[in-house]
Amino acid sequence: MTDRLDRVFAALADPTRRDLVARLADTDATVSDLAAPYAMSLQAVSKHLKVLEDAGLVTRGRDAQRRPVHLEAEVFDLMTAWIERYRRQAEERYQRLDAVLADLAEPDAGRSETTQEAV
Amino acid sequence: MTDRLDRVFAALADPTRRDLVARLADTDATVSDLAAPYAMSLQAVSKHLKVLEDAGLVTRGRDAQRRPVHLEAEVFDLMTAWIERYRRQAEERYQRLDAVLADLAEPDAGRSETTQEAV
DNA sequence: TCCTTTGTCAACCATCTAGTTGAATAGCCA
DNA sequence: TGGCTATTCAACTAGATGGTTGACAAAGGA
Repeated sequence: MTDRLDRVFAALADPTRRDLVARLADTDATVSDLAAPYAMSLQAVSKHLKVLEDAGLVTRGRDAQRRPVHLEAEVFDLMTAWIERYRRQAEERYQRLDAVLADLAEPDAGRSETTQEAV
Repeated sequence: MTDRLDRVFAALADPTRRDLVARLADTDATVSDLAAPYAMSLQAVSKHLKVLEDAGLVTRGRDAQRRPVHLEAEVFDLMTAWIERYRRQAEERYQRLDAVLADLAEPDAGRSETTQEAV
């Protein structure tokens, strides 16, 4: 049942993988190119790329023995949509709370209909 | 060295924790309130809340024996900033690529200075 | 004072994760 | 053909994670 968002968030929870994504935002690259800067084996980087691929953040082409890695930036939208939804909801709540507090400040100044609980 | 973004992304990689955040966007709640809908122990939910707290996504108050949990929506900005930065960078790259391709379509129509590699 | 409610802490367990090394595969180059 | 390059696969390990149960702590209500 491990859903798409699970994998996307989990993929980006690792600093090496975030760095890979950051570098791939600039340009496509091969596995060995990507692995070069890190103090870890090529195989470890290959695994990280697999995680990114399973999350749909990255696709791989084929150029002879090389497997150029390409960032699929649209997947970011999935996360942004999730985050923004709840951020907006939380913000609306604060606005509602502000309204209630303003209401309390000037008592029965206009017979407000707000019967929502304050928090 | 496990940095702030690590914890925020990791916290949201779990569906139970995303659900907790979703519910807290609407209203503050106690641990037992939050735990009620899930087929798991109160202790497990308490642990999930600790993960959210360590990531800074949530704070806890004190009301007698109760520990009301409150969503700190600003932390979302951290993630959104990261995501948007690389999404934008990737989009700019595509635009650059589009320009290069357009350039190729109408050859030497203006002695373009672009010496950047295509991808 | 004792009991109940609310929550955390501790120990334990199974599974996942991030890394390792070594061997295998796949495609160029001579 | 043989060898070099690029990459993946397989087996292993240490440590993190997500869950369990049982015991404890803190505060309110009888």
